[in-house]
Amino acid sequence: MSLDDRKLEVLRAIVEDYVETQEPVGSKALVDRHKLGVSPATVRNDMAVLEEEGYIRQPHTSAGRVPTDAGYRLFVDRLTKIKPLSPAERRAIERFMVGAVDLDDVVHRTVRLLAQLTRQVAVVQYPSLSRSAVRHLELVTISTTRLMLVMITDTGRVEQRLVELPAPIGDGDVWDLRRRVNEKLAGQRLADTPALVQKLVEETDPERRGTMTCLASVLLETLVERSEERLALAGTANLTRGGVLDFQGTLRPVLEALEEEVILLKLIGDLEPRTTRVLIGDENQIDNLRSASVVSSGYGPGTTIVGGLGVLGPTRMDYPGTIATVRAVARYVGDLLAQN
Amino acid sequence: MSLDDRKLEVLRAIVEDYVETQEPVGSKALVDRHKLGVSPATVRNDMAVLEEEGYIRQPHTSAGRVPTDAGYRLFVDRLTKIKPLSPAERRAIERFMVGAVDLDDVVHRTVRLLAQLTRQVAVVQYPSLSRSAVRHLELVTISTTRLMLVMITDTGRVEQRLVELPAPIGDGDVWDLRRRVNEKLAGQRLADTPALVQKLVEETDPERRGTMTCLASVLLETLVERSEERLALAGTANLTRGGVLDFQGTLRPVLEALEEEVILLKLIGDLEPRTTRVLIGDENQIDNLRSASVVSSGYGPGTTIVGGLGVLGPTRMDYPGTIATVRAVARYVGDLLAQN
DNA sequence: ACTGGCACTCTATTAGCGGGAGTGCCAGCA
DNA sequence: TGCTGGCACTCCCGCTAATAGAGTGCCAGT
Repeated sequence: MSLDDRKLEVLRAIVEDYVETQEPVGSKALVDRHKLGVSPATVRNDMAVLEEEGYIRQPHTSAGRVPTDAGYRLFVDRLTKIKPLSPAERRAIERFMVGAVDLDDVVHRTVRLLAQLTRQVAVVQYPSLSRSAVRHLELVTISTTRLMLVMITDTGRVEQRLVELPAPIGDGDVWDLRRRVNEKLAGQRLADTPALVQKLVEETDPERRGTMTCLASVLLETLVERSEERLALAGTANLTRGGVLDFQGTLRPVLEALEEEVILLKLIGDLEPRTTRVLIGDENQIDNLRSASVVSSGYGPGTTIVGGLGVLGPTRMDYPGTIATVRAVARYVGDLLAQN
Repeated sequence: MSLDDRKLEVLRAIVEDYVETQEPVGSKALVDRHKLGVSPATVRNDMAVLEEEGYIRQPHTSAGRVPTDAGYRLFVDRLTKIKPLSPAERRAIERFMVGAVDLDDVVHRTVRLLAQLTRQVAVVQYPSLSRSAVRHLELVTISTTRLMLVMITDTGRVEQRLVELPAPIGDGDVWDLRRRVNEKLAGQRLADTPALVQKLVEETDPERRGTMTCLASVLLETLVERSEERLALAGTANLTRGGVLDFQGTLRPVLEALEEEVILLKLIGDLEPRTTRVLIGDENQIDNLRSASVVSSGYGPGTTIVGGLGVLGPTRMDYPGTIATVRAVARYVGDLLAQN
């Protein structure tokens, strides 16, 4: 048996009510609150079917119904009406973000903004190095055998690394190094640099080869291997809303997962441009986050993506609202980046 | 009536047992577990006195005793035997920290290490800008009217800011600016720089005054006003150990407090060199952290302090162990910094 | 000054008992 | 065929009462 329109309507009503009240919803309450135009008994029949199909379930016999992950999925995929942001929210974004002075500032403001608007845990990934281009490389002399390598990318990220040299180096050599490195690498996407760095070493005259090799290895590490993705997190206190009812009794596993950068990156990574992804319950493949959902979106200037951001909350969350907010914030940040 | 030795011994026993079991401790259990050499009845009398004096209390009539904040305070001040780190812990520190590549790395490793060793929430402050000295200032041309200012300090911090110029600038001018700024500021403590920056502007010839003024204001902001203290946090999941029994039922206020940088800075700031500070219960003056204690210590090369670090946990915590760990880690990080 | 004994207090646990919400099913009706 | 009202049934939740147990305070005795 397929699901006719009314059954879908019933599912939507169940999701909406449950999200709001946090309590299993019964047939009587449903017809009272929504104008379904049918009697509770009819709704009960529909519910039986929805349960059969796996979209809702009863916590125990003779309790109301609760949506399953599959139910939320269906709700998100087919029943969500796009909910435009309220003017108040638009203004909040504006007010919150205006005056950001640098990348760190932008990221921090964004993550707090997201947490505040959605009242959930927010995660923002710094613009990914691998998707950025080198704007400038700077070498600063620390001592005769130590340089500091500073890389500035077009997305505003600044990475620094210490380089230990095999032999002392003079100022002139540093000049030369700096010039050559910049000539070769400035403007290049980081993904394209390894080959160029290799060439750089080969083109170096033998007497300076040692120094260059050293620098090159640090460069590679900084540019590619390390490719360390940075993250900002905010709003963990929001996990405690709704008692400890969500997250089956303990926040522990969730908090643990939130401490693992690798996990967070997985949650908000690999996004399609211009879309907002929703991972419901164990769709995220992470045991600790069985009862959590993640709404995430890529951001970047134009239609490119340089990083991801998103929020995490209980599966029982306000999907339409959250999706709208995440999307709006992602777009805003992208535009902000485009201005630089 | 003053407290004789045995009463202090009883207090110590109560604290130790309570910390371990998380349950109010009674007179019978005390004499069983500790060789006090007296009967439960005697211990009861001592307890009555200790309660009178405010060092312990009963959750309810006819329950065992629990230490009060004052009790913990006395315990920490007079009863704590210095507990040396186990070789395993020493090795853990070594193993954890070796191979750190830059400041970010050091800070992140440190905070995770602390969280892991103490099994509590750890906080590490980045070396404070105001206590650092300028090593080098770099100006990178972004466009003809935009420079990026990069400051590198002797503690390894790298700060960057965008400078919007009032008029286009040529490469030669950038060279000149860079040279003059470095001549004036390199090697100076950040605290001493504002006057120097002022002088720098005054010494500039009129036609370049506008540009320099612009740069100077950003400099001041970066060097002093912003003086943004950065923090790293780890181990929030440890808050859930011991159920939600600590922290009177909800983690909410604690998690909220942990999100406020200002609060965290207050907790681990203003430290004396070479000491470890313990704030018990509401000694920390923060409502949300009534039932939390903070053990913190300053770190830096030698006996100087460039930043603070510490851990936060329930008032019912293992003070001797925590103090020893925090102190050891602080010293280790200080030594690490001294090497650069 | 310490000890054993004893009565007392209070909590935590368990069991028992409606009240109530919600269901599934069925027979009747459009 | 699909919807409805009625009805018996199930199970949770909250309440009360009863009990066991831990721990205390006090007192008289050594």
